[in-house]
Amino acid sequence: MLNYSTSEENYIKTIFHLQVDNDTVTTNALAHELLTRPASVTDMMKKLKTKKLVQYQPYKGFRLNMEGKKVALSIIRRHRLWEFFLSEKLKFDWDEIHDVAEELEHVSSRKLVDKLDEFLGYPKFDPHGDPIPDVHGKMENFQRVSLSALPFNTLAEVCLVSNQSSGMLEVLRHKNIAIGTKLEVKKKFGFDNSLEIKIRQQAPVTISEQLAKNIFVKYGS
Amino acid sequence: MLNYSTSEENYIKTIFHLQVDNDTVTTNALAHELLTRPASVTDMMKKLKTKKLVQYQPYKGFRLNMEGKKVALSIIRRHRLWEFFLSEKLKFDWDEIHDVAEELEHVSSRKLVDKLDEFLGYPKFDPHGDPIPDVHGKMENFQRVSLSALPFNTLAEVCLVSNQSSGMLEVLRHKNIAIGTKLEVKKKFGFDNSLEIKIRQQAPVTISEQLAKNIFVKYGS
DNA sequence: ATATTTTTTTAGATTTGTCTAAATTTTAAT
DNA sequence: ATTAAAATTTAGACAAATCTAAAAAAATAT
Repeated sequence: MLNYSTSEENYIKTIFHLQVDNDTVTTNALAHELLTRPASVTDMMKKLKTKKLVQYQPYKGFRLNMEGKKVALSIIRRHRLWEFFLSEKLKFDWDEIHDVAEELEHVSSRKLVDKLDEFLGYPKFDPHGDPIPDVHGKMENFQRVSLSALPFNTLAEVCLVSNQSSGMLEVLRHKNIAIGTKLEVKKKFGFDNSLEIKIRQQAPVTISEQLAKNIFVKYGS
Repeated sequence: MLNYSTSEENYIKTIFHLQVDNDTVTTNALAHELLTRPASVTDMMKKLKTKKLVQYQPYKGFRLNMEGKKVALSIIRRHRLWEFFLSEKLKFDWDEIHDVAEELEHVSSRKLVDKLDEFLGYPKFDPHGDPIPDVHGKMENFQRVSLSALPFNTLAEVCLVSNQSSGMLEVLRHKNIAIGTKLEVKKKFGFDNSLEIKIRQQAPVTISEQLAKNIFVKYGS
């Protein structure tokens, strides 16, 4: 895999994110996302086309080809590994990690990234719950977040409980929640951040913020 | 402190290194060091002068002013902290860390650097034995390396013994070496990498490679 | 002290990535 | 099916960082 400039990498990564389900990406959408001008996007698309990373016909939009996706995944891998590092090792707050990772992701040493991955213990999800691509670009195709970060009315499945104390297990049993339980969050009570959740064919139950933070669920395509 | 481009930072850092003892740095010397052309150096010096980081009179060479030195120290701080991280945490070999650190040093988030410093335990020397500037730009003014990395005929003082086993202490006592002992390395026997060392007013003694690697000395202005 | 060599600077060009304004193509509306 | 609006591309310009070749200044040698 060749090396690409920071600017090229930002375009590639952003096309990847916009191109969910292989939709064609438009010039305006990309310009808007990158806080730049449509004319600049056109210029860059010509370049990425000659570098054989995108399919592009003037006026017809563009999409990453196989090689482009491979490059995108390696950038996303770097970004999410650095996010994990910043959060887990350097104790950054969630809302501070993105911008720093945005810079670190462009340091392209392959060996650095793979050794960082090893050092971190080959994490599968970053602190936002997004899956981290492995060395080969493979990753889980769902999000994993704590129940307190799950969007409303989104069906999700319990996959992890981070606090294994007997008190925790007791309340889980009482609420009828176990690994594999499918549920969705219906409502949040701002007063104490407790959540009303709905398990299929059961009456809604309320869960404390503390409990919600320790239950991890997976969702998404 | 403002932000500077990668290129500007490389110039600033290199001037700092060339400018030992406040010597004036010449255009050719800097061009040679940065693998660039004298004309490019002149261009950049004009820029750094308008940014008030260097003193510069055409044809008269240049040197960093106070602000320039402050910036240089912060770049060197980042570089050496990353070198320490790469070596200590990611287990890179000594000869692989420089180039990667050269890239990482340009990620300029102040918070990142300070949290990294904390995570690493506020190390005072990088893996090459060079001192790491602290948050305020202060650092030790000597090198600290293992005896096996000490240049020949350089007076140095033992300041640390990394292996505290009784066997180690026994051989040290036998060779008359303790914290504070002043010595220099005279010769290296390539066959087994043993070293001949000279302690003042004593006959030379020979030290095994293994022992030398565990004795750390400080030297330099 | 003058000539020669070396160093440094200037002038003008190049590359990358960006921009604005105008032209072109596509899409939507009547 | 035209026309109007929106999206996209082209043309030409600019800033940063670099380069080569030529000019100017400083250092050195005779």
